[in-house]
Amino acid sequence: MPAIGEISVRSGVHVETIRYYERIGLMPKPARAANGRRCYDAKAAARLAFIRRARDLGFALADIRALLLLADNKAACRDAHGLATRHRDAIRAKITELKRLERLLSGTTERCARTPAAPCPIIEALTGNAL
Amino acid sequence: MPAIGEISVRSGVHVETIRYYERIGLMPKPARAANGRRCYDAKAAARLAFIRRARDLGFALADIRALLLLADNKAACRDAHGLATRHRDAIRAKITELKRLERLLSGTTERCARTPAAPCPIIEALTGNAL
DNA sequence: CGTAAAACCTGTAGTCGCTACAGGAGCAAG
DNA sequence: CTTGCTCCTGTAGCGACTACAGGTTTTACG
Repeated sequence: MPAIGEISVRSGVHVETIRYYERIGLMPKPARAANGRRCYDAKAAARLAFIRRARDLGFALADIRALLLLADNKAACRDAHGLATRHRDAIRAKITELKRLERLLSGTTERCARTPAAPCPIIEALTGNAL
Repeated sequence: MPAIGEISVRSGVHVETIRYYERIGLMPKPARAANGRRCYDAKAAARLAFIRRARDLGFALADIRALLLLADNKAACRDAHGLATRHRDAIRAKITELKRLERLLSGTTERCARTPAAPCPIIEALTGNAL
């Protein structure tokens, strides 16, 4: 039965994070060896891998909790689809917002590169003198 | 002398947030009226507006602290430029990462829409059966 | 066999940028 | 006079970890 360090390496989730997931009830309390150390079975390892993949996709832990419930449930595809779609839309919105920021920042830093002696255009922009 | 509510409305920064900025030393401690209420002068209002604009551009408070120091300092343009450029690059990296996520999520949700009866492709993808 | 490093344990506090509350005081308008 | 607004202080909560402190046990090496 693998210890916490082994499933940490296998899943790519830090040991402390696994313990954190247990504390908040996202991972079940594992069996313990005689010496008190955590022993994980295949089911727990699979659950952790699932969480890891969902985190990589940017799902919040609350969403992952819901997805894990759906995973045991047949015919929950509609719910999963809704969750994933909402998440995708949130990502799209964030991309749009960041692109806007990037444009603004690029404009300012570029002006700055062109006029190296004048009053700093970045500071000026933030001061509101010429936004 | 404007009270906290007024500069809150004028700057678009919540009252609690202004007090929070004061607590962490980002805003100076303002003068107080006889009744103990905060009174802000034009300089404080300008500083708050500066912070607000920098926050809108996604700068972290630590960066804003640095920018505010630079704002008083002539010939700090190079420093400001470096800070802004690093921030812009971080935003670009985040956009790239989010686009990758968006592609992955779009693929999965699309498969899900096409096969409404089969085992949910979203759950399958996260389970690792067919990533 | 001794010892030192590595892995494990629990529990708590810190990160960031707020936000929300508890519990109160003061002030203006109807 | 009472209602409702703004203001005050102080503290706790969010999300998702991360980093200790202070301990035990296991493993590896000489």
